[in-house]
Amino acid sequence: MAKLDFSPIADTTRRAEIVALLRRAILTGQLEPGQKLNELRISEQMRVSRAPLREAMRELVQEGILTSIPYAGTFVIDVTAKDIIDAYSLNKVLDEFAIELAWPQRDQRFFDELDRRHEAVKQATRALDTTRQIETALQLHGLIYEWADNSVLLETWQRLTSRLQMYFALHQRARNEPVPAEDVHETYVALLKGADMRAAQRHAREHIDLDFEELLGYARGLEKRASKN
Amino acid sequence: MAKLDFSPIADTTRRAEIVALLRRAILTGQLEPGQKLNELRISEQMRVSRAPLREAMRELVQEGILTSIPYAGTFVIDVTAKDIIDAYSLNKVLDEFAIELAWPQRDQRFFDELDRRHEAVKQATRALDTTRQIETALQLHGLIYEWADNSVLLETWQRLTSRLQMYFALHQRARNEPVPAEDVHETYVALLKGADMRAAQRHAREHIDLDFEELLGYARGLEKRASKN
DNA sequence: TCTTGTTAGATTGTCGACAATCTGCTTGTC
DNA sequence: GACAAGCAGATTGTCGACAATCTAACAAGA
Repeated sequence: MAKLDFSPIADTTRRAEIVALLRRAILTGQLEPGQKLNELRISEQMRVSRAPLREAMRELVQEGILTSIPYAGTFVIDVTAKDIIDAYSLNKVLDEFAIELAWPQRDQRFFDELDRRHEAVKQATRALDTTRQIETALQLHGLIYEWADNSVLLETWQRLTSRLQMYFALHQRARNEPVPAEDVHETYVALLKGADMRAAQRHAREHIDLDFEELLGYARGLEKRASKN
Repeated sequence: MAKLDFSPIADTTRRAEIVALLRRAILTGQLEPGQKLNELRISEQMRVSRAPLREAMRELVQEGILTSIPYAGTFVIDVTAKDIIDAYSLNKVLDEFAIELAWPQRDQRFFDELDRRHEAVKQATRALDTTRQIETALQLHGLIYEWADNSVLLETWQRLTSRLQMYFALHQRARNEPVPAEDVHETYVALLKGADMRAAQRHAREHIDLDFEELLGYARGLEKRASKN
């Protein structure tokens, strides 16, 4: 018996593809917060019937990036400053926990993967591909969750990540400057390779606070705009 | 203008009702882990078409209590010992965080609600209604999350709660003894009313460990049964 | 006997049409 | 002009039927 292990083949339902398409559109900000999703229009554009589209939308509602009001419609979630604050403060707590769990699990594969993902971030940064930069940075960040070996924690983080990615994308869209070219993850990666777990946890916390400051500025702008309506 | 605030009227879509029915069936253990949900059979029993049923099932898949394999079917999630351990260890972390956030928010309404929910648990216990006892105990537990004023945290806990409720129900079903009549929440409630936040956090952690021991016994049984297949 | 190909039945995925509900406009009344 | 009633169009919710896929039983061949 050959020891080759195959990866599961791709889901080939329309529903799964629609979910992927919609999620991407939302997380990259192509669909704006609060925007209504017209079922007929979207199903025609995608050349599918409304049934799989609606099922896909139900999934994204549960995923927390769409919201649905019976007989009124399904909308991209609104983003408030408080949402961003809430997501970030929870993220801090989860990060600390994930590092604690992942710490004794670190092995060569972990370090290799860490470098690989770090490299992906740097490459996206050099290419000035902001969307990909956000994606890869979150994937780098997610490594500790994958190594924590706690399925519920991983699932929770993936849900949270969706929102964070959306927030960052909106933030990037709002300010039309290029992204910072410097590498903010160098220290983080080094600490995860080191021997001082507490230091890694502390840095994760502070590192988050850094990006957080930027996002908060954007969030405050949102609040102002909202209050005018 | 009268200051009366109305609660939202009930969702009147079949989909919402189906979700509630199915969730209840799963969380009370009427639908067993691993069991397949036959769409045609269920839709006929409920006298609805498959469309709203399928949408409801997609929601529950995202909610984490169903799992779906394309063209094969949708199944109640399997429960392994590790799942229970994972859920509990995350719950500990979230509890600590929730208490920290809720602590300064405690007001008279909080204390009243605390007593009310505590009373509901005691009543269910006296009535030997195990299902309701689990429900009310989790609702009592959820109060700190509602007062923490962090929407993402609350949402996360509600997802986690679904599973915990399912685990407890399975546990109760497995052992055919009546539930303990003593009140294990007395100290918890008292500490939440007190002034020592750290003590409350510590107790939440230990209190969880208590129930956890019981559940683990059940989980180990599951593992043994699974290994025989 | 084991493997492979075939087929029938059951089940899931998708479609197009109809029913229920909402929204905004128009009309009529005061 | 203000306001309520009612109508028309658009959109969401639901249905029944068909297509795609899987499963299991059976047959054929090595």
